Amino acid sequence: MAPSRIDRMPTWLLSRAHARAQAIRADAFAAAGSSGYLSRVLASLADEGAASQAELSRRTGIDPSDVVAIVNDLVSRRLVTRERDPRDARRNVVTPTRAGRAELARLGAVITEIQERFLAPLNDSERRQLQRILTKLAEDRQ
Amino acid sequence: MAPSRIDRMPTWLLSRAHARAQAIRADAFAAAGSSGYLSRVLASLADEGAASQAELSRRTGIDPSDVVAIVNDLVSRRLVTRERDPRDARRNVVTPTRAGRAELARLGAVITEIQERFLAPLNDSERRQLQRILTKLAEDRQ
DNA sequence: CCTAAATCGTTGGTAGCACCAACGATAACA
DNA sequence: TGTTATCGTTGGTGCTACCAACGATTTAGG
Repeated sequence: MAPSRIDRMPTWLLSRAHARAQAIRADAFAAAGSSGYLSRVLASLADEGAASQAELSRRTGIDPSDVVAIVNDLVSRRLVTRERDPRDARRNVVTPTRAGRAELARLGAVITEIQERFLAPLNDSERRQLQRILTKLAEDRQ
Repeated sequence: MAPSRIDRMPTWLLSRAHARAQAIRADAFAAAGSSGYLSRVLASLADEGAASQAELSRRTGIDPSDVVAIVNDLVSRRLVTRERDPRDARRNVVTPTRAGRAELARLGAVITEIQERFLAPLNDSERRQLQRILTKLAEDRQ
């Protein structure tokens, strides 16, 4: 409707789309008592196994200093354990607990619902295109 | 490389893409002494004409309370004027100054460069697809 | 072996963006 | 006229993403 150049700037469009995704996520995760950060780290642990915090940072793209707070939170919820790595005293080994894996299973439905609500305006072909394109755009910062 | 479910979640991919866009934007705008918010409002004023703050909020999707701070900033830089609307004393009329329009022209190059850097990994066809899809995804919150 | 460089976790701080509740002033509507 | 709606504003929250600096520890180079 608005014939502004804003509507043609991909990064602004992306901002808006992200804001919408963010709102949907915040909503769904708040209802489930979690957050995007928490489930991202939890999913990484469940899918790729226990890891040091630095490696979690690399896997998820979350800043190491933020990982500290996230792991604190996960530990206090007893969803992961944090132990000093016997082979490298600099490292903490973060391991999902049984409760952590259960929580992620529970969150799975939430995550699926978030995707569904967010992608609702798109058909299957568009969804595939989006996935392919975003993968390129999300590539590691050079 | 990482075979995690994270890489298949569109909203997470979008997060990462947005973070990358954000970094590029922040970088470019910082060098130009501006910000995404400022240029969004400025562009709206230049493209669609003077407006009340409430209308600026609707045009740009920025919260009215944030528009206050943005207009404060723009006024202090003498890029816009803010005057009480003689026809409706509730409203402020925000009008770009000559300097404001010049500033936007200057920012135009910055904005173009931001898009180019962000879209670099995509070919023309993918860029068109992205634009079309994001437009659907960025639709007004229902 | 010993020193220099790198890595790890942590603290504490910043920033952008998005949003909310509440309020006084003003305008529109019934 | 009285009620409802709109507008600008203040002050606050939350999520995500960063950065600099530090002590502790490990690795790599000479």
